[in-house]
Amino acid sequence: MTEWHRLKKDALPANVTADDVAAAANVSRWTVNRAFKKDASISPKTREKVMQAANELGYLPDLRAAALASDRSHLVALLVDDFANPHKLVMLERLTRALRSRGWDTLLVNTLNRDDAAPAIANASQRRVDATILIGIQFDDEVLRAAHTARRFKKLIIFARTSENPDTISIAVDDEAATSEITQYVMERGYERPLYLAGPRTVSAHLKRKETFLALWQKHLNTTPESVSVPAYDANLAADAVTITLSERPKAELPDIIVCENDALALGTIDAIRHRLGLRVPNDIAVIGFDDVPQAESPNYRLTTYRQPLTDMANYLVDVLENVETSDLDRTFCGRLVVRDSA
Amino acid sequence: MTEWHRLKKDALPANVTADDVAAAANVSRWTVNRAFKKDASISPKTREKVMQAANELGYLPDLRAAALASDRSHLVALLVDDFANPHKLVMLERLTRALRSRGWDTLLVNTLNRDDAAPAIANASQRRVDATILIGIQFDDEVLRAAHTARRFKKLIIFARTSENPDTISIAVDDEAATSEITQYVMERGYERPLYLAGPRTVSAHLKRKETFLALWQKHLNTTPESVSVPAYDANLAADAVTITLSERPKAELPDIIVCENDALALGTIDAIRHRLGLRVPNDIAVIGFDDVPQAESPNYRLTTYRQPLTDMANYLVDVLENVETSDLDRTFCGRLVVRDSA
DNA sequence: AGTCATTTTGCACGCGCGTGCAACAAAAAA
DNA sequence: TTTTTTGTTGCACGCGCGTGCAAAATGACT
Repeated sequence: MTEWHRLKKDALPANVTADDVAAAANVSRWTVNRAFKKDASISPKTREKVMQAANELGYLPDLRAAALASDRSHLVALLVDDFANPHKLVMLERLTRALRSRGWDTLLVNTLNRDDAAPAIANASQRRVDATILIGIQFDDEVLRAAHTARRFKKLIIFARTSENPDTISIAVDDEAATSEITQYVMERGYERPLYLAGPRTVSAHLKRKETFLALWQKHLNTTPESVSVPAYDANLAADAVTITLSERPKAELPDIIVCENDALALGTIDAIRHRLGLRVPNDIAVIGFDDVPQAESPNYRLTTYRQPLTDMANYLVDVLENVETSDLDRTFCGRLVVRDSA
Repeated sequence: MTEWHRLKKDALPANVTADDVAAAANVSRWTVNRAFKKDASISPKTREKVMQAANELGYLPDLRAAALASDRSHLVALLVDDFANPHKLVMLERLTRALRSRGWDTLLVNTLNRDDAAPAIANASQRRVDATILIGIQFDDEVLRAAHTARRFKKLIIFARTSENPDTISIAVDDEAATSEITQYVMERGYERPLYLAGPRTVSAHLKRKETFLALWQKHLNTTPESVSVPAYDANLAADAVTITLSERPKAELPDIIVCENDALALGTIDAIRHRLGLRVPNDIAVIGFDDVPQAESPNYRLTTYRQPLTDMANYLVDVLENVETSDLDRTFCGRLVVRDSA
């Protein structure tokens, strides 16, 4: 505590600029900024001298001024419109870590209220972000349009979701390949009456999981499985939907597996099966998810699910940011099925 | 899709400045910026004229330049070092919403790796954030010191956690009052052998929950309850700790209630009681939490817990940001006990 | 029409750094 | 030593807006 006050009192003036450092180190201001710039043309001796003076004065370059002068902010806006899915927390962690480790900062923009989306995007563009990232949200055309028409718009990246929109860069797992792997697993394990539990359908960038699953099942077994949609990726809503759909149903007509569009739905489904329908997982009804959230490996879920390579995807995202090109940057990744006990 | 391309093609030049608008509206550049500034001295007619020209040109003020010139960025850094607790997602949502609704933007800084903390804080200070907010994290003295010595440091706010540090503003629930309410409830319901499950102990800003609970119990019943600490607020770690602590114990010596420092621990505890110890909640062992995360009301937890008034706290935080004062801004809030079925 | 109080508008200067080129110094080749 | 090559440093100008004050315009009141 005493140390605190010492530090506070000793604190150097807050407004140290490159000029001050330049004076102290006997060089020009430009040399000072060079010292802080990687790969700049400066001799090691001078850099050393400058850095020492900078340390003594407590100088660090002002990123606002740098952004203004260079027109590159090294800042991205991350739009999130869904805070109910714990997987978002994992994504935030991975993305912020990958970005920060390579010099990028993240503006977190809450677009949970659809009305907030357009103003929030406009605001981000006023900060002159170098890119706008939409993470796996249920954004619609309106949001995309707002993002696109915003001033100084540079890159619009859709993360963990595919979009066929040509003005957009999407970085996601290959839904068709993933769903195909899941479907094959379900068939091999001998499940016969699947129920597909999907999230909300969006226009601009929906997941191709449900369609792929239904199509594959139709193709191989010539029947179309039942499917149910939930208006949000929320475990409680999923539990409600499962309960309503199945509670009055005779045991013989129950599905033997519920394939969920993601883990949030899958976890709610397991809860409903156990606590509202009074059945067992996987014995009575199996469940399979998508994402591999941390809870999936909890001993009382042991959820079989598909894991996305989030770290790779996040790193690729930074590659995209640092790339000057604008086209053909879309890319899909492959994850893997993590088999546990729920299916 | 066609509309997209139209928009893209019609897009106005990205570098519209106030000068362009000024020329179009036949006023000076300063008048243009006045039109965008609330409470500025400008006549309604002129403002109208300017705004119309601005709309046509698609002009919005550049916040980088504004921040540089005014030395106020309306930007805060939000430091998070714990992405395992779903409650963080709720906090992020509440904070970003409150901030944005009043014109503030949020820089999300991941300090999960302790080594990243100091550089990340330095970086935020290079962006000249108006405040640094630590949200309920296990930050230690080192992080506080880094935040404090950073250049251009303005306000350091500790959210949802109390700190006795004088250079810090803390906005949190009153842990003592809350724990007192919880303790009273536990006693009234006739529980006799509580086990307190705590998270990691930190030096700078720890929760006063455990100490208060133990002290109150000691005071009223003259016995000190057993307590266990977990190295992180992680449901799986809590489940492990509970299992290790209780699995070999004769039934008569088991606690009749486990009081948890927060919901992340409580949820893990319930899982462990049910699935690893094979006991029932609350019949064999009751559980009580803290935070009221969304999952707490899920039908298969029905967790009795203490809800923090996050929205009020977030709004107060913005009040603090907009306040010029620096001292005596600390404040504690009162939440309420949400009684469900787990205790 | 003239005076004065009150808005409303214009402007010089500064915020701190990047860009690109010119000037300079140092090391390499002649 | 002189010339060339390479490496290093300095600088004019601009990025877009805020601050504070002075000039101009407006309106109220004789």
